[in-house]
Amino acid sequence: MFNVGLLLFIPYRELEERVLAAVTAAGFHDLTLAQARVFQRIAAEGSRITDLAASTHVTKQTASSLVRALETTGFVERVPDPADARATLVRVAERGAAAVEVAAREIRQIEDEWRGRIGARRYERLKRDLDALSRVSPD
Amino acid sequence: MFNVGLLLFIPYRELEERVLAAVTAAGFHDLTLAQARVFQRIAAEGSRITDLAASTHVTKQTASSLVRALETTGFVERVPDPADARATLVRVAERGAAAVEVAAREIRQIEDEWRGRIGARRYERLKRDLDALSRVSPD
DNA sequence: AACAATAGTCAGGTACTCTGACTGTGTCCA
DNA sequence: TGGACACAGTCAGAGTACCTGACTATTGTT
Repeated sequence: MFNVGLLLFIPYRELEERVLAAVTAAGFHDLTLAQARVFQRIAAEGSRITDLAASTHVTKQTASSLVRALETTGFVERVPDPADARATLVRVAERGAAAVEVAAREIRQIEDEWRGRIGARRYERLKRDLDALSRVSPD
Repeated sequence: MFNVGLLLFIPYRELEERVLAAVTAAGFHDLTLAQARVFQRIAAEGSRITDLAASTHVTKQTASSLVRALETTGFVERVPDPADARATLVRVAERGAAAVEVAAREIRQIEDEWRGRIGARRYERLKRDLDALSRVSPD
């Protein structure tokens, strides 16, 4: 059996690649993996650049430039944060929401496969345990 | 609870970063994350560039350049593959083995923490289930 | 009002990764 | 057995991702 790192990485990478492939196949050709990683962390109310940077483990500068790219291609929009004039809120735009739907559908598909592989009960337990391991750093 | 992708990614990323930090702290300052990802896939008997490329999801060219960097810094060595004159076997060199030890120690530490978090029995079950999910693509 | 902290951007540089083109070696079969 | 094709790996060139350092504007704190 592989080491834990690989055990986590292999299914993660498979999911990530399949989701991006599905999104691309649906006509969203201008979304890169790095952009998608930032994109998926945008909260429903909108997120600040700084928070996106922290949760994706990149610098503010990198997050900022990825968000700019996402804005140019219409996946997100920026609005000034009403609570803080220094900050900008990044929100999912219309085109982004359409891409989210495609991604969600593919994820459901993959989860169904995974449930089939190890059984629904064990799959839910797996997610619960992973959640417990994730809780250290509040991403 | 996060989506499955993030549930896999968050602990994975934590482990990866902590291990690299430990290795760096042990004096191996010239190892990058991308290099480490290739490095950890080298089999005991040695691995071919092409196989390393496939298992890390990068092109042969990328794998080749990462291996060259690892060779320059003394982590790996290349030997001609006795079975195929076209191929080179990449093997862990002395310095690489020392880094592996540091990494393994840190991984044990992290696994102990994780066992403490969800219990040893559930942790082993988690790894078994992840292994089952990884088995699709024989990495 | 002065000072430190925070949100974000600009600039410059390195690392990573890709596509395309190429050399040399192995394999297969007509 | 000789030629076509497949495969291992490298070279060259280009784009993306990501970083450090320096800066502006705003906020909070004393």
